[in-house]
Amino acid sequence: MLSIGALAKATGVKVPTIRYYEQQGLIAPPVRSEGNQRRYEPAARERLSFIRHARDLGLPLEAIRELLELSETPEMPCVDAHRIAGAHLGEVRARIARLRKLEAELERITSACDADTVGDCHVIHALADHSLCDSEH
Amino acid sequence: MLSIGALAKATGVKVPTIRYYEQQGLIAPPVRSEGNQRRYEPAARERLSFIRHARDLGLPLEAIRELLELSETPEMPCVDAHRIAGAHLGEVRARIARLRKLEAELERITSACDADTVGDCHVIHALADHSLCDSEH
DNA sequence: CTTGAACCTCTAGTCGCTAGAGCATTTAGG
DNA sequence: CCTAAATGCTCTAGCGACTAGAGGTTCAAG
Repeated sequence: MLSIGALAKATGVKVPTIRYYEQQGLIAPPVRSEGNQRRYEPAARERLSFIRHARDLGLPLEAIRELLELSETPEMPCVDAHRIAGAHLGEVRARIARLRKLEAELERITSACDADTVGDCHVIHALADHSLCDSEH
Repeated sequence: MLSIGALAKATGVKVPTIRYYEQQGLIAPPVRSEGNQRRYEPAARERLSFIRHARDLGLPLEAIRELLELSETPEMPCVDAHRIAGAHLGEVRARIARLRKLEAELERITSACDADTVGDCHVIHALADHSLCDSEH
């Protein structure tokens, strides 16, 4: 049986975050000690590691909740798990595409200024005037 | 003099967002009509467009606040503006780098599964077991 | 048995809005 | 001039995923 601190250390998830996950129903409320402190069975470590890893990959808690439910019934077909992961991959790609546009625009804006004062600064002007932009955003 | 709705239409910033910006001190409280409605001078359009554009580029409101303050004193040197934009560019690049790692990992995970059921599903297993990953994240 | 670290609950704050309730005002048509 | 619709007002709460802090209790080592 692990204390919440030991579980935190074992999984890399912070103590308040574990309590938050419990409150959100992602992990079951564990048994308590006589003094009302949480005591986790070793299996809790795996579930929490799963959550942590999925979070590291950027999955929202709602998607993780679905994946956890799926993983509890191993005989279910796993197309749903693929759908969730695939949808997330799509979102990640969309975010990358958008950020690359921003990167290009910021690069252009910041490199085009050789002024000394704010009055002539290209950065300030480019922000004030959208028509100076290369692409839509 | 523009109503808040007209200002919203002219800048593409939604009405509640304009009020929010006022509350946050990014735009000055405008004069009011007899019936207590906001009435904006044409100059407000430019300031709001500036904010909108900077937001589109992903700058946080705090950075925008600084840039707005800078732009009010045109004789100031503009190195600060460059610093702000440059820092943001750095953050954008960092986010891109991180997302690309996630993309690669998700790609690997989702393409490596040819199972039918959750019990054998590579997606589920890869999430449960970090050691199956290629890189750190 | 004492002490200090770890634990408990609860509330509020982060960011940048967005939604909704319950009213008041403005504006265009008749 | 009157009415109805559109627009405006303030205030509060909610989103996601935590994080911080207050104020108190329990545990484990020495």
